[in-house]
Amino acid sequence: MSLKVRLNKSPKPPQTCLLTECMSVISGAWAPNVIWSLRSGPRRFNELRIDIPPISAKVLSARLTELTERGVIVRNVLPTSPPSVEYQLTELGQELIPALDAIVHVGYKLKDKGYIE
Amino acid sequence: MSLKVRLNKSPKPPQTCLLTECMSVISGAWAPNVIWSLRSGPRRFNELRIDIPPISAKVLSARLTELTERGVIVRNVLPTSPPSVEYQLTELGQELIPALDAIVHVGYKLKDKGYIE
DNA sequence: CGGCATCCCTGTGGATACTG
DNA sequence: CAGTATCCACAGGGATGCCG
Repeated sequence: MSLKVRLNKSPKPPQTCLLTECMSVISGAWAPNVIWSLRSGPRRFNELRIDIPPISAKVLSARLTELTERGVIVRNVLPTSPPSVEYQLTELGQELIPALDAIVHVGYKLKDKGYIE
Repeated sequence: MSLKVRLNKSPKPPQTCLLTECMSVISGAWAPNVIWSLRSGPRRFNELRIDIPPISAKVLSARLTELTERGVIVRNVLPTSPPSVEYQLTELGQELIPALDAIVHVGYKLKDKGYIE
């Protein structure tokens, strides 16, 4: 009997270059939208859920945690009676805005020429 | 007996906003790397495989097809004896470079501060 | 309100082999 | 050389439910 160990996953992660690493920050599902929503100021958890229509709480939570760990946003617990939490971009996070802007800029052109949507 | 149709997938795609749409262009695995590799000129299929270390032929092929359909790169078959194919960025594709640049720029800062890698 | 835990399904990508 | 075909593993997300 052959053991036939199928080792599909590459042992080493796919070449952790800077581009790939940083892309991972903004390419989790909805991550760009979260950043985008925060561009104009702090937002609360449920505000974000409404801003970004069909995002599930789980994923929003995951992204917020992740982005927080990456130093892109900060979590701010407000001492109100129904406890509320604010998120906002850090200085570092704000630097992502131009990047997203550039992407959206290209997005317009892609749309114009009918390549997307 | 309940049929219990588990309809996990959202009927409508996740809010096709421009940002999301355009992100999808560059967020397939390796897509940014492909674009990055092409930034300094046309490359051949196998050159790209070497440039982008552990990319599988399948995925490279998939990304190239996809990017071609999206109008970001063009395919160029050269009439050499061992047939070779060149890929290069379109004008539109070149506009993605600044976006990636911006991302890499932030990447450096993230790295500096130890948030990634 | 904010946000885990669970459960399950799909898409995406890797390995390998094969074709023109 | 430049791919395509098949097969499969797995991470990432959606739904739902529960908790402080």
